[in-house]
Amino acid sequence: MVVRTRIAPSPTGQDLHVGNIYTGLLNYAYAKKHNGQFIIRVEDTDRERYVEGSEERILTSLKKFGLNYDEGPDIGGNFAPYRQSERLEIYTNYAKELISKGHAYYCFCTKERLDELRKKQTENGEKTRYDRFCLNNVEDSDTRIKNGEKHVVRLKVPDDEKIKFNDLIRGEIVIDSIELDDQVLLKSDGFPTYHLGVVIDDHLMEISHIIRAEEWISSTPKHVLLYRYFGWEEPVFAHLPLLRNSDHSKLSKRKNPVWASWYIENGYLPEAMINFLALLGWSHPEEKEIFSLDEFIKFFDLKDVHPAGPIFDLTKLEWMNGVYIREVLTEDDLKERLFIFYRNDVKVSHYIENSRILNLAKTRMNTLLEFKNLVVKSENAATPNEILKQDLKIELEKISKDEWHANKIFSVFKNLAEKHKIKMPAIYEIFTGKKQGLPLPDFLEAIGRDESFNRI
RNA sequence: GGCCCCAUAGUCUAGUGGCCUAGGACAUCAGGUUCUCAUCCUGAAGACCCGGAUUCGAAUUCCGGUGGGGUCACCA
Repeated sequence: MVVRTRIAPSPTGQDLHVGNIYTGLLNYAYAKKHNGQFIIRVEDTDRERYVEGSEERILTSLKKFGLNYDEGPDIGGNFAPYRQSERLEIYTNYAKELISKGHAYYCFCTKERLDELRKKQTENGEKTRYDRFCLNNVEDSDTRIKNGEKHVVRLKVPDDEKIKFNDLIRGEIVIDSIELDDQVLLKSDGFPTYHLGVVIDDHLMEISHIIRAEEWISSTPKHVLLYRYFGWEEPVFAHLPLLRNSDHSKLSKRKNPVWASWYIENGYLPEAMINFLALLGWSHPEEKEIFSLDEFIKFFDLKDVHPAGPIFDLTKLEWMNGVYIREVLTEDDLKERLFIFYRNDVKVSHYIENSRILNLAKTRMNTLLEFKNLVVKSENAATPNEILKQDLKIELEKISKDEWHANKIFSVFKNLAEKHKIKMPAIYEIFTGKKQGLPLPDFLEAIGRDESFNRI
């Protein structure tokens, strides 16, 4: 069997969501492991929440994180179009097929009636669900539609049937159809709901494995029903654990940075992020913590995914990002990343070229963002001790340009510290505006005599 | 609340009946290296949700609780 996986983001947020990176990563890895294809389909069926530019940012971020897709809205593919808003006719036709088979029906109920119904059911302590008014009472639907009356198409869910499906991660899941409402499939604006769109497109695009988040488990029976009514073969389902906030609730932007761009802007490396995410719900057979995407693909299997929802905790990501900066990336790589990161910051760029500084800095930064703080003098420095400062100048001036070496500089500092009965950090502050940072004599040697004096 | 999913340290996890006096990593703490801060090295502390059952033996199987999460839209 050809393995084809997909993620189906909605352009309703400002960027790619970390949850999508996570799901995307596992979909990508699974497809690649089996020499299959990984596809992006944009599910832009909610025009109320549609965010302009979102799709473009999502696609860009996906590439930044190395999740290169084989088919998608911007690159096309054999199953185009990959944007649901461009496939409306397909959904309408299939909805009609369902109606003619008696598995779906038109509904003309207004939002007001539905709200009223729901309110009443809640008051009576009943399950809130559609009462099938239109199924039972409407006979002239064709003429009403011809007259331009607003309508939706609803799925006719069996009254009482245990619907089963197998989940690769969780085993068999059984849900009784009485738990299911007569789901709207086609909205009154002609757009499909998620449930209709996803089933039709996954089938038409020959998706073999549906790997998505756990939150979809309870609606999977609806999808199973649709596959059955269309007479299509079911794909393999695998529901991934949901990433959580530290209070264990579903990961949200209120409690965590969730946008891909945030991580890039804060100096996290995509490969570190990928490595970190890979370790959520899965572990390397040799208990390795640091490994590449290729290695992940080699060892990954959906069956090994731990079903419990992990807390998305930046602490470990920060450490891991530091490991990538100081151990995984080559010096040239790191330089390049820093140049890109600081491309608009002239104050920083010349420090990046200085290999000595770079090597001093990389042991004390976990993110690219921290580099600047290490090399650029802090603006809000405390007012230095003037006497010490003058003394420092006098002593340093005795060192010629040719002799400007760390050991010379250090001995000046040492003598000065003894004379003034102070500790190193006090001298530190004069040059950097901070009490701690890069080893000062080495740093001063690296930036040179002239700049060292400029900093005093 | 109904239904569904889940349950090893603060966090990510290993563990599929005896190798577990439960292993690794992050974080924490202590010590060492050191011109600050780090890096690095060494060490410490810290967990099988509870109760039954099965078994010679259970973190591991079963049942019941409890706890957490998800879902119940013309949102995905």
